Amino acid sequence: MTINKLKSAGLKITNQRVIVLNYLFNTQERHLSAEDIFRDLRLNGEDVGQATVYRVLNQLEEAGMLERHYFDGSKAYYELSSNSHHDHLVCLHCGKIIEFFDPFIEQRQQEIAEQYDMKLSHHNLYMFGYCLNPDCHRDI
Amino acid sequence: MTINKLKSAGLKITNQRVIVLNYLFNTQERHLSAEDIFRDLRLNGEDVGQATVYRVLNQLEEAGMLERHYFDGSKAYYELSSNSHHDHLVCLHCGKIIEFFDPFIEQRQQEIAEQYDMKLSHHNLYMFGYCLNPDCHRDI
DNA sequence: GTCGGTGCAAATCCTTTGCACCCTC
DNA sequence: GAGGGTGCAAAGGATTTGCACCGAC
Repeated sequence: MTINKLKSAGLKITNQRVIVLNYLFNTQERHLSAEDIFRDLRLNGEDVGQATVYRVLNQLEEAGMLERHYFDGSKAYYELSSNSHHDHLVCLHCGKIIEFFDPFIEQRQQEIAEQYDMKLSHHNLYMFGYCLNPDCHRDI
Repeated sequence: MTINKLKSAGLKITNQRVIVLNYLFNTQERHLSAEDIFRDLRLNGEDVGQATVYRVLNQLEEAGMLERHYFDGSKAYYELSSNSHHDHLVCLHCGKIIEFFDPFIEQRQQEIAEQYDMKLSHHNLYMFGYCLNPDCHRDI
């Protein structure tokens, strides 16, 4: 439950934190920008400031509850951490995001890191293309 | 040669474009931010404006001569396109960037894209960790 | 000579921060 | 009651843009 998650992260239980976290747990969209979240919360009549949304997202990310992604570099997108790591396929036309996990790729990455004497911390694999939607599935 | 590259990209030959492109061809660093490039050019006494550096980098990227990377999301880094695709290993401590290519990972990506009916355009794989430098090679 | 290229400063976008006030513990 | 949390507006960093001038073709 939201409150326990906050507690175990060592964060004070404040209305705003509960509101943001509940929203993330209940929304359909898994990948949202700070702006998306702030806008939606306001539309829902929630009483949260923009700065607070940014602050809470940073705290949840530091606490490991959220992951931050820069698909295109312009702005950050957040998703609830799942217990299983995954990578992303992004449709360049409609923006749809598919999550996938491939054990072979994961293992190769580990081997490559070892080969270069690097101790791996994390990685981001973003694949961009056009999805099966007829509007999207075309030659670039 | 720089001028021919510009011509074949359909870009007018201007001093500023030649300066930026020459700089990129001659520098040791393969991954540079717009700020890095602007600063170095000015230090070299070159007569280029900041806006022009940004514009030229965008044009060279659109022309396929440069690749833009957002390793951490804060700002863009540019590298001259090589004829061979590669991915990146980044040291979180010293910032060193290792380029690598792994045919196995490339192929798996293709297979995964097909599995999700996506027509792949490009991808970015960024691996982050700590390099073999004693200062860097530690547990996080 | 034309039309795109440039420099400067202002504008924009996303995000962070300073500060006075508020609320959790 | 203390110390962190919040909202607002202002500041910040990276990048783009408007506009008058300049230069390549």
